[in-house]
Amino acid sequence: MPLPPPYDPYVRDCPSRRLLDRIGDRWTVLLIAALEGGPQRFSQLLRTVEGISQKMLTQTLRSLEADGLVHRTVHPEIPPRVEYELTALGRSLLAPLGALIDWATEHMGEVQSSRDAVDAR
Amino acid sequence: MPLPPPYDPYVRDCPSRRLLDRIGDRWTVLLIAALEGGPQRFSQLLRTVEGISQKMLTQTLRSLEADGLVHRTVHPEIPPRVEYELTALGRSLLAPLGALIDWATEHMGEVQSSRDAVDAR
DNA sequence: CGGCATCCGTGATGATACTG
DNA sequence: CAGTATCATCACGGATGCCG
Repeated sequence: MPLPPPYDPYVRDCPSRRLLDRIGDRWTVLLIAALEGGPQRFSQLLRTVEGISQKMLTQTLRSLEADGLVHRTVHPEIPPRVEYELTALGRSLLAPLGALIDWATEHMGEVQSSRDAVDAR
Repeated sequence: MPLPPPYDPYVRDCPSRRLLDRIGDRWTVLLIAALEGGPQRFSQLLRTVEGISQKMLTQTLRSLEADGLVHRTVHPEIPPRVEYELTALGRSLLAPLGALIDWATEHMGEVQSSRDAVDAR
């Protein structure tokens, strides 16, 4: 008697569900994109990622670090310097994320039009 | 004097940011995945998408409808029958979403391991 | 410079009950 | 069957102040 496949995409606890729990917040994806070009310092990221607060930057970076997507390097200098860069795992996420970004760039206009038409009523 | 490109991925209001605002919630992606196979009735979706409440199902479907990603068909019968299916636009989102789901299926184990190692401390 | 601690408002989500 | 309405909760994220 066949059991349902363990990771049907629409089931609560599948990997894709968990991934979206992680990257679905306000800043994670923006941060990954900002790190695409190479290592960045904390203060650089604070300026680059428009609108993020210090608190959320710290929190999001810690979370990405815990997930193994970002590596944190502390340079024991004065003043302190801390650099963040994507790990190999983090970089491997850039491709599928890019596919999504491309879709958004191409189609969000249609989505917006549809939404505007509804709002007009 | 060159202005910054209007849609740098890490900027607050780029299309990809807005897309993630939409699909980043708890249910949207699961619902799109559940609709991949074809039209589904409300009560079917309620059973298929494990753990979703009636309220969130309604709300998420309405939102997807407003975005032009899902079409809603009411069959004037008794008892009432309502079917939901992906629009062409909605189906076009399946590919990039699939890429993300594939990444998750392949790599969420590593992410989980990394996270477990951190939690252990 | 690169954080952490605290307080707090708001929106997203869930549970429950009712309806055409 | 396919919703709507109401209430309760809780995590997300912003603001502010302090520290090594």
